[in-house]
Amino acid sequence: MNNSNLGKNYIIRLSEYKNALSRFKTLGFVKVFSDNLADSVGVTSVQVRKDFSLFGISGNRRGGYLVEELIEKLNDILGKNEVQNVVLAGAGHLGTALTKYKGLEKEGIKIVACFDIDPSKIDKKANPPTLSFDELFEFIKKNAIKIGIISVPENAAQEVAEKMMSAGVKGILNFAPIKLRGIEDCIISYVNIELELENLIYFVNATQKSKKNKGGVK
Amino acid sequence: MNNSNLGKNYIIRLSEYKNALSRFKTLGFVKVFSDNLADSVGVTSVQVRKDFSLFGISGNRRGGYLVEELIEKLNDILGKNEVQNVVLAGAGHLGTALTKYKGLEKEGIKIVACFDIDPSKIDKKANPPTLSFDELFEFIKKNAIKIGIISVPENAAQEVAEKMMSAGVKGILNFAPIKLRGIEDCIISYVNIELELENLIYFVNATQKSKKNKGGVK
DNA sequence: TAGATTGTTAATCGATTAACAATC
DNA sequence: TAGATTGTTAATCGATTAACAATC
Repeated sequence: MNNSNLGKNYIIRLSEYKNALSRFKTLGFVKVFSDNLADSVGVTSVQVRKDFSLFGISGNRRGGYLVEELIEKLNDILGKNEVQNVVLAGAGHLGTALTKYKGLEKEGIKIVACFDIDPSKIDKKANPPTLSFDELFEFIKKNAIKIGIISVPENAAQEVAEKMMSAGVKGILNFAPIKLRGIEDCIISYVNIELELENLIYFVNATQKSKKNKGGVK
Repeated sequence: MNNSNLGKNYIIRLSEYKNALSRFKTLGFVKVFSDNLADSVGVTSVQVRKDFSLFGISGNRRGGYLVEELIEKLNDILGKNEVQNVVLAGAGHLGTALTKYKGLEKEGIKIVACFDIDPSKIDKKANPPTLSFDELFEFIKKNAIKIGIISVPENAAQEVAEKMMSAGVKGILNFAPIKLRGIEDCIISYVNIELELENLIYFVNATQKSKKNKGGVK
């Protein structure tokens, strides 16, 4: 099953704790308890402490954690001290939305270039520039890019992924609704909005039905 | 912890099987084996059969499954026989990308209206129309909408969610990078692109480092 | 029949949670 | 000290996988 979709959610949770801590800091908090973080992120306080202990983060018994210090440690673990340069393939609606999205840059993730097959979309002066697919391989090599985002149509995704990997990309976030065949040392993650919606719709319908059967609605 | 993010991934997998089957059908397949589906989706064949057995789907020992029949059954389970109408709050870059995205309509999911606070974005004649936030509540009630997508900025997300829920929405897909406080009978799912990227970046860096330490690169 | 595939029961694995000891 | 919180070990839970029986 390769190394696609790692079931290790603690990193995602660490990021969430970090985001919550930023908000706490804005509110003037100096220290927090695991309970505060738990409430904010929607997990239990044991989960929080367990996650921390995994990385040797410790607080003060009875005194919780110092916000500043904790943010520092989390940033360190998450590699937030250096900007991560990524490339994006596919300057369609979604791809464009991603390049315009401020949230990534705020997190130290920078889309340094887009690539598209459509000549009318190419714009070398833009920020980030949109370049031709032909330049993808060279660009990745030259700039030692390790992360690629794929937001091209389903039928082009595999080819793009292969080009990225052959140029040295080690992690791909794929928005195309298809499983990619990867190579040994490249991690492939998926975001599939349709699937999420279908899943949500299923469970909403399921609970609605079970409620009706129980006579919840007349 | 309410009922947010249900850990029941079998529905997502059923959708993936269904998508794979459509491709198989296009290729002229009449029957498939659990192994074919497994390869296509990236799971094991046992997983496929286990998932099917969960819903009483059975094939022919030695003969696999009939593609047509299987698609039929999956569509039935997934509620694909009727169009699902959803509303979308936040006509920013991401929201707009979603309304323009063909993949949803193909799956029987229809965004029937967008809502935005910015008057300059309002366009009642568009398809889907973009309406004022003031009309959100009424629209949901009148059209008995059960599903809402939130792609507004972080600080507006909670308020929008509450308005949706009070109007009768039972499922929310939230793109804002913040945990929403929901009510008992509403399911809240999350798509957080930053988090996915941060997670990916972490594991890429982690494996790169461990490789270096093992002398994988000189 | 022999071989391949399905379907299910039992075992395993990993992640979460409960219980509790440590200590500020 | 008493009370609250952290940190960890053990128990639980759920999901995946292995093993194998059923059967086409």
